[in-house]
Amino acid sequence: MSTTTVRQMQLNHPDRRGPLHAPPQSPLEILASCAVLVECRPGQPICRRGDTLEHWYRVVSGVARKSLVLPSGRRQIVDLLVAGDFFGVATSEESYFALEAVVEGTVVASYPRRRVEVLAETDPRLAREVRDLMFRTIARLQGQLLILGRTTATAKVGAFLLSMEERLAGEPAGSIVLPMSRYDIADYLAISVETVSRALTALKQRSAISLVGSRHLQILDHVVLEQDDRREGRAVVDGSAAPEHRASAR
Amino acid sequence: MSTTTVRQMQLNHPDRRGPLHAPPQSPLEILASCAVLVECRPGQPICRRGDTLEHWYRVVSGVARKSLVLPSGRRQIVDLLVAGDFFGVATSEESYFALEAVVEGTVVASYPRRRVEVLAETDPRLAREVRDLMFRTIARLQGQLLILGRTTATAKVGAFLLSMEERLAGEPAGSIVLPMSRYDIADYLAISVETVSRALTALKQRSAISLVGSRHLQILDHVVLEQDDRREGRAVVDGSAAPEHRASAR
DNA sequence: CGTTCGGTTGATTGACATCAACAACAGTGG
DNA sequence: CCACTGTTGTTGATGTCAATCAACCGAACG
Repeated sequence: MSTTTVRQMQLNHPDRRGPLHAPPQSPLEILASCAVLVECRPGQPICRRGDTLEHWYRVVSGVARKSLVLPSGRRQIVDLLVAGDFFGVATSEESYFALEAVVEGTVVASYPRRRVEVLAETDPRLAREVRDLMFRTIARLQGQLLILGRTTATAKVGAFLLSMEERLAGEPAGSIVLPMSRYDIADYLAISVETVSRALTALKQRSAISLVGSRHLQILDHVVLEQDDRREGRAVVDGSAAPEHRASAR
Repeated sequence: MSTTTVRQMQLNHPDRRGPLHAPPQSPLEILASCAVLVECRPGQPICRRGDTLEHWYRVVSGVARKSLVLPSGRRQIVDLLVAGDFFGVATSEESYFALEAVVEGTVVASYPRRRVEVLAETDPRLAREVRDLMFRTIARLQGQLLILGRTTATAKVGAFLLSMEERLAGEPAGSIVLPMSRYDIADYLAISVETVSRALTALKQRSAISLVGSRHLQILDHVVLEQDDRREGRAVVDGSAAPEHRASAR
């Protein structure tokens, strides 16, 4: 089943490189020479196991997921990657992750890890670009930690929608077309599919969102979406010196 | 409130001044010249807000926590850092994190971000070391995501104990001395303190651990600790071709 | 000796997972 | 054309688990 198309070619697309201040040469274009582009259909693996140790990846277009099936049979999605996102595993003996495309026509560029490091040694701009990609990855994972840390399922879904609005950067503000299924959202937020559905209808009834299609929705109230609990009272009005070491205030 | 001691000093011997000779030294020692060591008492902030943008940090000894107080009043610990761990925020407008010491005598080294990047441009080994630190940070955050993704609270605590056993690397195998309070664990796992306590007693009654002191425990059964659910049957025995796109099997 | 903090346990309420059923839709083949 | 099948998404009923409020204990401390 050769549903994955491998095109070894330059990264330089017939893109627009005019209107917006086109960088004289993106540091990533330096890597174009050793990039291998892979295009996948939904659900298709992007790379074979073990390849993650020797390659670094960058999503060019589409959406990909980095998931893991636990011994219990549950699938846990650790990372959702949109265009521009970076992923790779360095030290890992780690549990093996599955890397799969989520939407049709997802294109991922893979770079041999050794060659990137060699090139980074000669070009500081590339080295800096790599650091930047990794920093954004760290920020993304931290954001996901904050979402998973929310108490109620509705709060998780709300925060997830806000992060998707930000990351997908859809043209019309407040309008999102979710590229993934409810199952993907469920495994990404570590809740059940049914709960995802219920949370969405709950948010709809609170006029926080409106559902155009099952995957096309509009954000009406950002404040409601980002609150952790529905009765989220005032912030810390108490100005008295807290015990400083106390914590876990709820 | 001068409970934090700032010692601006060299990390290595004063005579070691040359940047490039003496290859057999750790790449991190190159940074010693611009390192500032800070020693903090438990609960004390390691850096002022805004400093995180301009500095990179590395825990030299002790334990630190990177936390955030949500509008709801809940505290969420995003990262727990032990000796050798790296942290820093690059792009962030992000919500402000509080960086505090957890145990007595926690020492943190801070490096000016700009200077590190300049040095990394001239020394590939340092650049590689920085990349390595960031990769380990990514792996750590991913591991935490997997822990937060567990279903039951007992599974979270069990997985947390295993990760702590690995990271603390205590001499006697299976013996852990937790450096943080139940409150810290609760905010790290996004569950309540009472539930943490109950999970520990539950694990004790299942003979998965034994409590020597309230913070000193011994791991008896790794298998029980790493399972997601207590009745975690067999793995996927069904070898038939799964619908390939289906997910969220529970 | 009272106070505070860390830790544990109990009772109750609320939230989510689970099982189940159903609707909408696409593809497939008679 | 219409059953047949599989996928996706939604809603309902029920049991289970965890948050919450509360009380209690021991240790450290002034």
